[in-house]
Amino acid sequence: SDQPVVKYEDSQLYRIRHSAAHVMAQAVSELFEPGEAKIAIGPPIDQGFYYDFDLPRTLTPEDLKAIEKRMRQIIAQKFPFEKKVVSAEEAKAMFPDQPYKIELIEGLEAGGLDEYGQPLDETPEISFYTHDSFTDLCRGPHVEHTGKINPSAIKLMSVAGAYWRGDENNTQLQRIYGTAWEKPAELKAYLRMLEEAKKRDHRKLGKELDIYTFDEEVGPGLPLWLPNGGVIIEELEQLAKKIERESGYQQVRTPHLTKEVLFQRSGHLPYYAESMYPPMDMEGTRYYIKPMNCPMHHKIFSARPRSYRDLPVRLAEYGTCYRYEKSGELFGLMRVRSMQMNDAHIYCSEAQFEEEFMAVIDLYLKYFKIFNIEKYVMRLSTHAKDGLGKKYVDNERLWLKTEEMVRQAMDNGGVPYVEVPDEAAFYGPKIDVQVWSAIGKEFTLATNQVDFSVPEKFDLVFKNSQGEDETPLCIHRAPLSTHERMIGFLIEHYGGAFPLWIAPVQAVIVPIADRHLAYAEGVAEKLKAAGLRVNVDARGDRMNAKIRDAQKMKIPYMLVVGDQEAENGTIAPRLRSGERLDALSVDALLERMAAEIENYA
RNA sequence: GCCACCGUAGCUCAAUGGUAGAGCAAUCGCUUCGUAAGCGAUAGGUUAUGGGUUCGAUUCCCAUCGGUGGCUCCA
Repeated sequence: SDQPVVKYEDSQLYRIRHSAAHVMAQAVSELFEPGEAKIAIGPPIDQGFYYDFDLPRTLTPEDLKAIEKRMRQIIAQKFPFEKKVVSAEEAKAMFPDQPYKIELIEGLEAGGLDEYGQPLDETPEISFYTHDSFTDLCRGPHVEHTGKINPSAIKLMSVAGAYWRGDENNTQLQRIYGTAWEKPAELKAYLRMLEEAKKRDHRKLGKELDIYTFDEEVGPGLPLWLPNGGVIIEELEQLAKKIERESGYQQVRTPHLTKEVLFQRSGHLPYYAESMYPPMDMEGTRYYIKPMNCPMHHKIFSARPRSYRDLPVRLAEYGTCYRYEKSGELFGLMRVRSMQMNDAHIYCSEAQFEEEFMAVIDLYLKYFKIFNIEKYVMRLSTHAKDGLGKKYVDNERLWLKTEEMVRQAMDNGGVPYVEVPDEAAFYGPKIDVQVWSAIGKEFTLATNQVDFSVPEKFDLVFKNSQGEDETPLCIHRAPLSTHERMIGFLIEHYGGAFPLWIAPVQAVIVPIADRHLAYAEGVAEKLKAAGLRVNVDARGDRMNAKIRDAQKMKIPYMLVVGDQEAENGTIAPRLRSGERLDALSVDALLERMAAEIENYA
């Protein structure tokens, strides 16, 4: 643990992966006539590397096998990696058949754009790395020779489409993903980890645990919540509403439909129309299904005159929204088209901003403690100057001001965050909570957004203490995300083993033989009367089978009742950990379960 | 939306250019059992949908729908 921390970019693993990418590019190029394969970029990434190609035909899985085989041959020959620094002119002359390389060189020449088209601090030197017959424009670093790549610790994973420079208006290239490690055992461990992650995937567990389903005739991205999912939703809403009540929120309800004019006023239409279901025409008026609740809440704020004495006004709603996410963007419960948001809008004065904003951050932390969520990053998402007037409201002064307000609030509160430009909402900066799905995709779970723009468009005002009209700031917040994403996340977070308070079925009673059924039903009635979610497994199967099924459904308590229990008025609990407790009276069990629920354990 | 791959019973999977089979689940019997699968029987499929090639298609081709891995985009 006292080992010096080597930055990934400086590590041997990074060099290995970077070198493997070059070796792969050589192997791919050799599949085609000279100059036919256009090579783009091929960097190391978190778990491996990729390389992007523009090829005369699409690559097949068989190609991948052949490429991998050829890579091992190249590795075996221990070709040294040799670096050469050249001028831009020389560099361009080296790549007559490689338009992507020419574009990269011109970027470097013109004042420093890196391979992703992002500006560099200084004009970099232009260098090549050559091994065997393959030369690539490259900053390095590499291993000394190809033999330093362990041929048993590399694997090509998949072919995917990827746009040149990440822009969907550009050519789509073929990207080959590979993974590379120092030792074969590390590759094996990585592949095993991927398998384990798949078992935790909410799409698999959600089906196994009967939480939700999709139906082709309902439509993609439109989940149907099964009874078990219904329970989880109900528990989440009760928690949210209780905490919001304690935190000074008022619950409101708003329609799912609204006239077009509302979204014209809010300014959402130009920014958001692509993600909205198309309008419907009724008696000459266009209506939209709402993709967000904010404009409705603004209308509730302005439904009566407001005084500074009323502020902050906190309006909360589990609002149902529909967004037309493009088909390829859907992902289980994490990215859907129908969703219920743990939404609220806080209207406050500038003086109240910091306290209100940080109260939301405190809410995040409170929920994270309840759910025992530790792996997340808070991200301050700010604007980008070149997006002003396009992606972002065109008022740089207010962007800079509100971003600084958020920084100040977070710093004063001592809450760590990372700052990432060009991730803001169109109306202001925000603190997003970033989490990762089982298979490693990053998602925004919770969000806390400043809005310095839309209240004005809605003519929202309150009378300040001088009797003048003043426009409030608006904070948009969703600490519990949407039901869909939150539950998708929680399924994976708990691996399906939900804590007792939110577990869809909290206990299954396992009668050993039919003669214990009546006693089992009696116990169940008592537990149900105490508000617990309990089933009796009355099937004619042996208890072993009942235990197995309950175990697979990750039910917290399996309550075995046989002759002894029926005689003594007890139950014999087994936990899903496999632990067996001493026989308890029903009252003692109730006490134990109540305490566990109380503690959100 | 784009690129690639995939689609067989509720679930997990098998098989084949000559109209499909297993295990689990379900149903019905038998069994009444002490902590992860008792035994048997029955039922369940226009092989996602629609075209095409063929004497014949579930298998080959095309389109559509849906899913998966990425890209783009996002709570």
